[in-house]
Amino acid sequence: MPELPEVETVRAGLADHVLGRTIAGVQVYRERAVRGQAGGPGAFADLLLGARIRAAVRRGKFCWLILEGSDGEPLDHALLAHLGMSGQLLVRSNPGGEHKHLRVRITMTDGSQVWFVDQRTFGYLQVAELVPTLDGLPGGYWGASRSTGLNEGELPDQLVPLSSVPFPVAHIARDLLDPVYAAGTPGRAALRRRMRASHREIKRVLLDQTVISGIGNIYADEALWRARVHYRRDTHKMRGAQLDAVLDAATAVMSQALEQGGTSFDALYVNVNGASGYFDRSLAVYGQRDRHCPRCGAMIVREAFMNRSSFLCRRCQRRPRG
DNA sequence: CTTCTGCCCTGGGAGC
DNA sequence: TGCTCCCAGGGCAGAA
Repeated sequence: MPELPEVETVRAGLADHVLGRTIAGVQVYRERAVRGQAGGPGAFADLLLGARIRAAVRRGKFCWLILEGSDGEPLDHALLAHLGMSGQLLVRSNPGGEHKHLRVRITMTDGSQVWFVDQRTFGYLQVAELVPTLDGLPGGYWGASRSTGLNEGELPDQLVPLSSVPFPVAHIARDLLDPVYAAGTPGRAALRRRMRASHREIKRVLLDQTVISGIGNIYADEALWRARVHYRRDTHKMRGAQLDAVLDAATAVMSQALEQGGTSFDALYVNVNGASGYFDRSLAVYGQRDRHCPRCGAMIVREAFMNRSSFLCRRCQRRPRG
């Protein structure tokens, strides 16, 4: 279940393995895996053929590859990926090869391949037009890359598309690992104000990708448990320090997951090279129904909320009245 | 207008 | 063995 740490792991893997490669072939095995594409899979392939991969960028759970033409000029579209629930991007250096759930195969001129593998096809690829962001801030996180020697925060002038994002990402907020939201910054204060601006339940707000991106069901539950906050707390009634505690907890749990290569439950999620992450062993509440709370020993319970599961410790996380 | 519910996509596992 | 039911999570249409 790829959330921010898993997608960042994929982005970093792509940055290390495919930058500078030129796309020579595109095979779409499942039409549904290319979504929102005017002209369908045919147009998808046409837009990619001959393009060179310039950078791997991420905002929240969206990841995209900046492309340039054979003349070295940046293209005004990018290859966008959303992994959904079970999507993987696998880099394969040997030609051929098969996978039961291989949906799209992209072959480079040197023979290396990027596979989009997705059992449930909730994820998708799309060649999307680059547009300015709604928040007016530069595109996304492009991070460090061993391949290019680019360091985090260095924005090469020629990568103009980094100041824009693919169209489907335009309404997505920056994510919690973004420096603009670091504790103690004006950006963090603005985020708190935004979260408190309406009467909404805290978990609903954490999952709202237009407020803060990158958090999914797993890390929302883990962050709320760490901060001892019930998922139904009304953000408008929460003190700033409590909101900060939740945001700090979410930052911490996702940072730890990122260090370990992302959460994984089974073969559904593996990183860009096919190696599973193992953060699931560190989960305190998510998926831990009927196990003991690591902090107080009470039983972890599962409750239905927003048509999905919420795992919590009812002793540590007291339900609000009313 | 804001907020929230219901439903969709797919495949696999549990239970009968 | 084969059938049905349920579940996963993000996004969106349409309701409240």
